Amino acid sequence: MRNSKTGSNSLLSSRWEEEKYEDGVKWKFLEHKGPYFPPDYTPLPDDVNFYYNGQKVKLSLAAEEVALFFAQMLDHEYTTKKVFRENFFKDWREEMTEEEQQLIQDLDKCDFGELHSMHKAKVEARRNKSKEEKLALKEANQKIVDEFGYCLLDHHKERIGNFKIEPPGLFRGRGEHPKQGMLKKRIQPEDVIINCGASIPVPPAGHQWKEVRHDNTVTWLASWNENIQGSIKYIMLNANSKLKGEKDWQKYEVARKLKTCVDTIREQYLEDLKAKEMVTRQRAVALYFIDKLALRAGNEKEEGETADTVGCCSLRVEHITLHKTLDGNECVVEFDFLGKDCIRYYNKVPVIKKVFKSLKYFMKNKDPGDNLFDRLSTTKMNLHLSSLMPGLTAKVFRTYNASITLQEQLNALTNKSDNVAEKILSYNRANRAVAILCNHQRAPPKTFDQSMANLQVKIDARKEMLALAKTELKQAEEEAKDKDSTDPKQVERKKAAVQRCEEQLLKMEVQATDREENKQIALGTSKLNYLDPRISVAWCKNMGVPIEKIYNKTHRDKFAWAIHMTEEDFVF
DNA sequence: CCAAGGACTTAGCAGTCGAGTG
DNA sequence: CACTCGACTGCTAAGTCCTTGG
Repeated sequence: MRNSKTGSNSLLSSRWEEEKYEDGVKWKFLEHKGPYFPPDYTPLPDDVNFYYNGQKVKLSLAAEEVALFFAQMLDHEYTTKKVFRENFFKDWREEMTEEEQQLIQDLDKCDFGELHSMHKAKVEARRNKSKEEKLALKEANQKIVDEFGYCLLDHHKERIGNFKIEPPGLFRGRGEHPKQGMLKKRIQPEDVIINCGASIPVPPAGHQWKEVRHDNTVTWLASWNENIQGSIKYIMLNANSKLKGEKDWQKYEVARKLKTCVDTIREQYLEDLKAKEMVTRQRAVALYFIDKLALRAGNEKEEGETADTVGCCSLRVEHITLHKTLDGNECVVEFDFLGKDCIRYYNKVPVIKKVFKSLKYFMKNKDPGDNLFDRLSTTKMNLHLSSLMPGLTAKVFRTYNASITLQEQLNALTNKSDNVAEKILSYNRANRAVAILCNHQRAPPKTFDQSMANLQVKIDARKEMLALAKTELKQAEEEAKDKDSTDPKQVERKKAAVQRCEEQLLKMEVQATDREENKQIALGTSKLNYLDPRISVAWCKNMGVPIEKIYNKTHRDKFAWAIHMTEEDFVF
């Protein structure tokens, strides 16, 4: 079933260089096993009971399953939140029989203790499994991956990214999500749309697919409707697939194209700051932020459906504070808002006068809750951007600025004469600069303070050792002066000891700094999504750093296209 | 023009793994 | 050998941006 176009062209050296299909067509042949469904619910054993108002109650299967979802989360802070509890209770009651609904009216009177204990015991038991049992479990999992985890797309066997249907449970949104605690329902084959070529996957016994389609203009293999937001979930290919790789490459090529016209675009929006028309002026300021601060576009969101987060175009007056002067700078804008995933963006940025004045003007006579850019939308912004350069959208600026920053930082920080460890440290520093620009944060690791303290103890111990080594060296030197009968190599040995100690101390101190600087910064997201991998590959080649030091297996698979094609003279 | 739907990328977290260390 | 701690993987939520339809 090979496509005659690509299949016949045996001169092409690799899969990355195969010819493209006509407009919009993503594949000609697609075969897969359908998604993997989570196991059915196992009812509680007889000795594990739910109690309502102190009384033992045998719940119906459906109600029991949902009760267990809640019981499993009892250690989590979620279950103490009012919104979470209310949403859960409402959805739980809908799973109850009429009789149960009649009886169970107050969540506070529910006792999930035995369910909770059972769950904890199960987790514990899993942890304590013997090596053999763990191996058997692993093998069983591998079998599932082997069977469901791959598909055949055109002439390649490809890994599927998420071949498992998401199991039911209680929805956990990020931040103050209005829907937290709602029941995420179990998905049946009857809910699933299959997308494939001629050969149709067999549904689980006794079931049918909701629909089977053969749409080769999309890349997904299966989809279903999710009941919390009413959106569609997809089963798609892994990032290491040809389809995803090509898309990724394309993304960076668009960003590189921006490099060739970014100066003109910047001139243009600086000019637009003077515009009489409100839309134009707001657009200019917003673009200034998108470019300078790598803010996201900021689509409008439906109120009450999601947590209250914003991006550039959806900023409200309350999210910025203007300071005529601050910390010795003029015209400072103080940003404070929640962005994607409720990650706080806090920054104090000196801006040019025209931007500052425009902001003041946009804010005049507005309430804190009003939109800062009331005439602007992401659609308008992107329409404008695409007129400046084909394929240009707001997020291209993030990709462009991230990649160019990495390249500049690598050039500034690394020397060919450094050793590999130093070079890697510099790479991480460059990576960190990007992560800071893109505001990629993480929760400080739970054990952070402890592990920092541990490291400090080690450093202190090493310092003492160093002091001791130095004293011993002096002693040896004295002795060497006094009597020429002593071991002549003693001084050399002591010197070496001091040096070794100093090196180890330095290494630890560097590690401490590195860890401290990285406390709240997540490097992974930019590495995976924003940094043109060809920059890193070329840098590795130039610096003689093995690519494995920068990219792990997953990275190398995903960026196979870049590793394959990049020469050391590549410039973003 | 807008709103809704659809497809795809980007995001942080939790749990597990495995290398390094005492 | 046990322990620790960072690395990695899987998961799925939350964005972006395009298309569709009125």
